[in-house]
Amino acid sequence: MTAEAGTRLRADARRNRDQIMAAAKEVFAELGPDVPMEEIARRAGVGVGTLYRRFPDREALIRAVAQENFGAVLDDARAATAEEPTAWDALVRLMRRSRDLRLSVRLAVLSPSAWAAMRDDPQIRQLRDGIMAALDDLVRAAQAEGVLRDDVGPGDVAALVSLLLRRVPADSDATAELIAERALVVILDGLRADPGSPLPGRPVTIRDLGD
Amino acid sequence: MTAEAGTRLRADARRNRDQIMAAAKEVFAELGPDVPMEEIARRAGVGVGTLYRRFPDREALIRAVAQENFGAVLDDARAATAEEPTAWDALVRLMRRSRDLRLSVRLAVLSPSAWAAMRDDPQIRQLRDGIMAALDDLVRAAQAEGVLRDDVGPGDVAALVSLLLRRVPADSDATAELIAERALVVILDGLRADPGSPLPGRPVTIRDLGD
Amino acid sequence: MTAEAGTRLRADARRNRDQIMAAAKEVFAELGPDVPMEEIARRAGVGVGTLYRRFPDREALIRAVAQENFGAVLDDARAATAEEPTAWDALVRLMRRSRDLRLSVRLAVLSPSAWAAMRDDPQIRQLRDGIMAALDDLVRAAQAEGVLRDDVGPGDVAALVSLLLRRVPADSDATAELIAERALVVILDGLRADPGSPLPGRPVTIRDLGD
Amino acid sequence: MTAEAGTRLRADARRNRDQIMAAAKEVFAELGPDVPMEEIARRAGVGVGTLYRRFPDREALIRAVAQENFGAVLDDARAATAEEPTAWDALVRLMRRSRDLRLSVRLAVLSPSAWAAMRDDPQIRQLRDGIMAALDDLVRAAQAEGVLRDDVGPGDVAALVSLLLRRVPADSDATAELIAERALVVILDGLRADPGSPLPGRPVTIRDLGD
DNA sequence: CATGAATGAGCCTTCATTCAT
DNA sequence: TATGAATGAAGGCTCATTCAT
Repeated sequence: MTAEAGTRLRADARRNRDQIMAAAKEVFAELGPDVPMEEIARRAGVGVGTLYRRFPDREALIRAVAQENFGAVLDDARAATAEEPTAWDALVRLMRRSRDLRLSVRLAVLSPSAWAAMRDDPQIRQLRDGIMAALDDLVRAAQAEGVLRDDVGPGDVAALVSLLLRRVPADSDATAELIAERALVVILDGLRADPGSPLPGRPVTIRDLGD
Repeated sequence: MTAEAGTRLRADARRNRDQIMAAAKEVFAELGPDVPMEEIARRAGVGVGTLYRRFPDREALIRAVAQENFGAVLDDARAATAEEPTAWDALVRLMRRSRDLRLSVRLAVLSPSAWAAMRDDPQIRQLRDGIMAALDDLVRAAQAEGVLRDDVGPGDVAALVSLLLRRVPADSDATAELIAERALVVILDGLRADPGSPLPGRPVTIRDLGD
Repeated sequence: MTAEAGTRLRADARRNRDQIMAAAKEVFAELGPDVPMEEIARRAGVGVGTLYRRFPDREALIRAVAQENFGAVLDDARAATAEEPTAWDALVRLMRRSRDLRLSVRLAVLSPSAWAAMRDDPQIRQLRDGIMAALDDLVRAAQAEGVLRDDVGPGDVAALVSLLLRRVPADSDATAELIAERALVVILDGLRADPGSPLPGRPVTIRDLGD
Repeated sequence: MTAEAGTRLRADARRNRDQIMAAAKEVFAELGPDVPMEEIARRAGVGVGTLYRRFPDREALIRAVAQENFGAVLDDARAATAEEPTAWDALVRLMRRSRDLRLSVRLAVLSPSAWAAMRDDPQIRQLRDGIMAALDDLVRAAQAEGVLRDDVGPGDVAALVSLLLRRVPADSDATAELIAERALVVILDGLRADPGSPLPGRPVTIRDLGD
């Protein structure tokens, strides 16, 4: 468990909160981060008032969703590191399983204001830092294992992951899944290429990613 | 030359129109497709009324911008095919040079309504079809040349291109450029991998991309 | 009781709704159906938002007002039929008391769009049909009584009523009242004329009034 | 001839002006006095600029139309007085022939601002006064002839005329014509009624009509 | 002088947020 | 505490009027 509101809530309040979060994820993914708050409330089966009692404003809601997603990814990164036999395998699992992060990334891409909200949240920064650190370790280790090409840096990998998180155009969800998976494999082949084509510049670090 | 308003405009009207388009591209890229029309007008140095005289509503403006971008990409795709020595080279150039398409893709990704507007515009569909046809040819030819791996389809390549169009996180535009270029090279290595890892499913066709 | 929103409203919401309706009637009569919504809201002592919560757009408000008015007229037509000793008396009372309809007629006369809104509302059509049916009965009965001249049809009477609903030019409301009443009496004399001058064409039916 | 712009205009300017007036009458009658100026210009086959050169603003255009109409009515009133054998016949002709006035009346009814514009135009006041004077004479004379009932005043007649000018509801223009004509005959019978029912109050004078 | 482009004020409508019930 | 009503600021769009071509 990584990110959650600390204070105990009464059972029904808790349930409301969860319903709101679930509705928000759904709706943000579907309609973007500018959906009317009332729409979120409706899907959660509560009144707007209740929503606002739980989350003082739209930003707070977005932050909460992002926290949950980043937390899940971090948990997964750690689990992968611990459970997979090789760093390369863990890296692959991480890239494949970052599914949850998709929503947050989409939020960020979708609206500058959502992005700002996330960037300025210390909790999220911390989660992000944790993820990046884990990625950093995995990259080094995978290179030491001799599988991952030496000329890429953790920043390169992070960037590729972030690309993979984007929604791809497709005629159905199943096709989208297929396309994403195939793209991942191509990219993994590229990351394994040895000797690959010379990469321009220098390995990209986490710092280069900014924010 | 591929897409433009046919009717002659008075010199000043023409100039205004161009300024509006330029401002729109800028602003859409910067703030998303929901920016106040007034902001676009201001940057173009005209009144809202002028903007609305030229483009009856936001959708029309978005469509116009998308048309220009898709048109530029199609032109480039044809030029690449004609000018590059090999199909593979042309493909690489196309992937690298689709810069202009970025904006449109971003527009599309950014808002469902913008996407709908583009999808329903016959002119844009036609441009898209042209681009896809060119891509299709290049993929086949590059495979015939023995450089591009045989197990990818044009849809796979199109999907990878569309990923590359997304903005990558970076601490500066220069870094973003670097990251994007390095990611491209990694992906190209992946596309050249022979024998690469087995790709799941079947080659993705243009049709699979939907719309 | 003839036309009203069924759903229960909170006491304050109910009050607001009523105030809005009252303000709308006043303002429509005074300034026409194109008055700024804000003006209506102000007179009702509420914010525009409240107005729009209750009536999704101007048309809805116009329809609501029209429904109330037509409903009142229908109620009155039935009451007159039931309470007056003769059909002629009931007819006279109806012509005199259609006061409430005035506003709706004015709305309709004032703007094509308002008219369209009313014409397309099934509830209003039904009320109108009811009024017309009542009028039809009264005309026949009054002719059977031998008071109303035989060569007029219900459509003729309806048309005369509709003329009487218009605002007459006058230097004060009291004078307007006087003028309208005197005009009514003159018209009633004309309707009683026996033998009157030959009327051109044929008796006008309700159907001839169209819509 | 009674009302017209005095200054000589160049032939083409004259033609433009006439086209604009014709278009305005048409459009005002059809769409009301709030039609976009551009619509009027289009129907007149000129640019807005030309329209505004001829009529400084909407009000001026409305006034011009009203002047023409009132002028025509006054001409007709005088002609009727001169040509018809009896005052009663002249009165009937006037009531029937006021067709042209319809538009102006409709304008006035349609919008408070249009009404104000007309009321404040000295030329229009003068025309109106002329018409009223003629009506006054005819009423007196017709009463002297013993045809028109004695208890009505010229104001009563004017009011009845003004009612007849309104558009009646009908399913076609032909029916509207029929209905209007029949209503006129009924009213004329009412005006001839002798002894009619007692009219309330006192005869209405021209002064009572206000403005 | 005619034209139609440009301007900007004004009204419509939506929705984030607050607050009475 | 949950609800949903009320508010008002903000953005879309239209059109009267002005002005450059």
